Amino acid sequence: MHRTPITLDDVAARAGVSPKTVSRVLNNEPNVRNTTRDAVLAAALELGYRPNRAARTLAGSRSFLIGHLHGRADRDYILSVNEGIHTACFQHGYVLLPEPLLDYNEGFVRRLQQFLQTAPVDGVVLTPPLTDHDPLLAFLAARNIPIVSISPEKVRKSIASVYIDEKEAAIAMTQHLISLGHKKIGFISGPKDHGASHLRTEGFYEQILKSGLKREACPQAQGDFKLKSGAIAANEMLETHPDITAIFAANDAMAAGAMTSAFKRGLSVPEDISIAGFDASPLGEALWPALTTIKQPVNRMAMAASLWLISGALARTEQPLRERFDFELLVRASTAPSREN
Amino acid sequence: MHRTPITLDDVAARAGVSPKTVSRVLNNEPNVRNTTRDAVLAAALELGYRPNRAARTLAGSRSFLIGHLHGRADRDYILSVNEGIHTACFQHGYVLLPEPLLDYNEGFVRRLQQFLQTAPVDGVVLTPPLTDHDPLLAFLAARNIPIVSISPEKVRKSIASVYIDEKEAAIAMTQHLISLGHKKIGFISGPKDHGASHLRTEGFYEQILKSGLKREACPQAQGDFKLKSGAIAANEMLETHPDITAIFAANDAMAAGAMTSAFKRGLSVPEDISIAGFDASPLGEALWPALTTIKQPVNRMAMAASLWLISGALARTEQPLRERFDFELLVRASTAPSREN
DNA sequence: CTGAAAGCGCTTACAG
DNA sequence: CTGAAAGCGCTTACAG
Repeated sequence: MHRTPITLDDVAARAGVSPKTVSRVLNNEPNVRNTTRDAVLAAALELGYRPNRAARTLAGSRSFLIGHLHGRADRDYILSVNEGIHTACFQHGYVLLPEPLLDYNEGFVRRLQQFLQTAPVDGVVLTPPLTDHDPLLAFLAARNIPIVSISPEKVRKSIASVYIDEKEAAIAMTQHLISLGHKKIGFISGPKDHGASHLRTEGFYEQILKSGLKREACPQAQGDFKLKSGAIAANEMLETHPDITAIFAANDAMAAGAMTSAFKRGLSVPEDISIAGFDASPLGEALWPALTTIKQPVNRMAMAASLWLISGALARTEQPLRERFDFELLVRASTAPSREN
Repeated sequence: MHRTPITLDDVAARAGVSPKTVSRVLNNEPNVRNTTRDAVLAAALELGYRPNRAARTLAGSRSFLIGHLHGRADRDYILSVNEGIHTACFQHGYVLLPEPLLDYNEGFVRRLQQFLQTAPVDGVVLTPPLTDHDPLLAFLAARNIPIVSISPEKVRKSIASVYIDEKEAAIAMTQHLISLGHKKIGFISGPKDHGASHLRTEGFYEQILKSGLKREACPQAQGDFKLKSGAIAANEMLETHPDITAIFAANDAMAAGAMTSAFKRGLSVPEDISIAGFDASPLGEALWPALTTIKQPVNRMAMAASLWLISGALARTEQPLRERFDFELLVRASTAPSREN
């Protein structure tokens, strides 16, 4: 497995210093003369030295492991987050450990305990819905495990997080539709208990009213983020409000369902009706026409979250770290000027 | 992080034996008296002992790490494989490391080298398309890294693999459609260079001929496994062969595309036309009507693959391990008796 | 069948 | 600013 097992001692010998000094340089500790530091770095580079993670873990207090605890979420989303964390870890000699925590009740404690025992992570990234699982947060806090949440539903004073402004994003999409001349727009909302879904709904109606459109002309239907619920919601909506010229769904899957219903009713997209989603899922990209949607920089958000963990920034600050990321309005083929124009 | 850092020495003291004996028991080594073994096991259990992975790795020759090298494949598939490997690892104190290898050319060597240096895995699970990436296989073989491939396109004499009989699965689906009275069935095949796609096509036409149906009545169109290609293929097919009553696509995404085209043409599914897919993707389940498809036991296949790695079965045998898994025909709402019946 | 000694490759105190 | 010693918790030879 190891071709040339170069150790820290080899580097020390090569650089003409003690092992301890090499260790200092590698860990960016202070109190090393610059010339010494350079000599060590040069020696390490020449030898192609790579620190042994197991040895560092055993001797020290870090494991160089970052966990991603996730529940039952969109699988593409989970994988995207994994990729972002992985990128950050890879660059810093850390390793990503994805850990599904599907039992939200009793089982999660035993499972988490076993996970932490075989893999004592230096920190965890949390994604919804685990970002808002109070017993889990308490469990981690009790063990002093650093946490960064991605897009938590509720803001918690003590937990670092990265997020986008969901409401502003919904407003941007609504404005996009309005600027295309749409005046009667249906909205398909997500699950009631989903915080982001709430904010999206809020943003939609806020912009509708702000633009002087009539609220009654813009029906709302409730979905559950799944494709089928979007199809059903759109179908009912087109039945009761046949004059709507656009539908905005709170996620891509429901938008895809809405598209299906439009097709079934003989409507063309976007000629007869514009359809917009939210989340920039691969599904929305694969659709035909491709879905206009909102894109979160999931990768960059996940990278930022894990970098806080890796750099120890989290441990250093008193006030909880928090960073807002910009969303992106992806205008694709599923939205076009209103047929009423 | 550690609440009660119970060590092997603690267990030894409690059981009244030497640390070496505890080590023997934990590693299932021979030459331990049964009473001794039981005493050690009891002591370990009472103390809630968990071996320290870092220490075992540093002292021994195992890392307790299993890698999943994957390329650009269906993301749901990747995640399902991860889950299967994770389950097996979790039960045996191993850890899963997913490693995306997206650069199939020069870059993969450097990347893989860095990966193996920070994470010297005890073995890797390969999924398509990496299962058939010769330079990668050579690289791994040169370093004596145990490999298990899941559904490789080509069977390689020296590499262990798990798979399903793709051709038989296609035959089963074809027979399902024929038994519903369909006599004119279109087939949408996958990418030319995809081995499994070939086998599915082969199975389809073999069963068509075997059942006495006319080959000319069963058009074939080429897709690329993406939704849009299925939509285009189906659209052309319905143009040139308006009398077909069923479409069988070589994967779910293309079947979803075909469904879209059917809707756009005012056809009902399954009343006017039956549509079948392959792979049991979440997309196919979400569709409305839900897609009849072929399900591979991806989870079990991934578990089996990683267990070979974990148990060391791979190192012990001379002849390459190989196991065929049974597929499942999932009859859902998208297929029904032919309208010609 | 069992154990005492040495060592894996680092970091932690501690000393200077 | 730098280093010598001890130790992290296991497994590897080796001995008996």
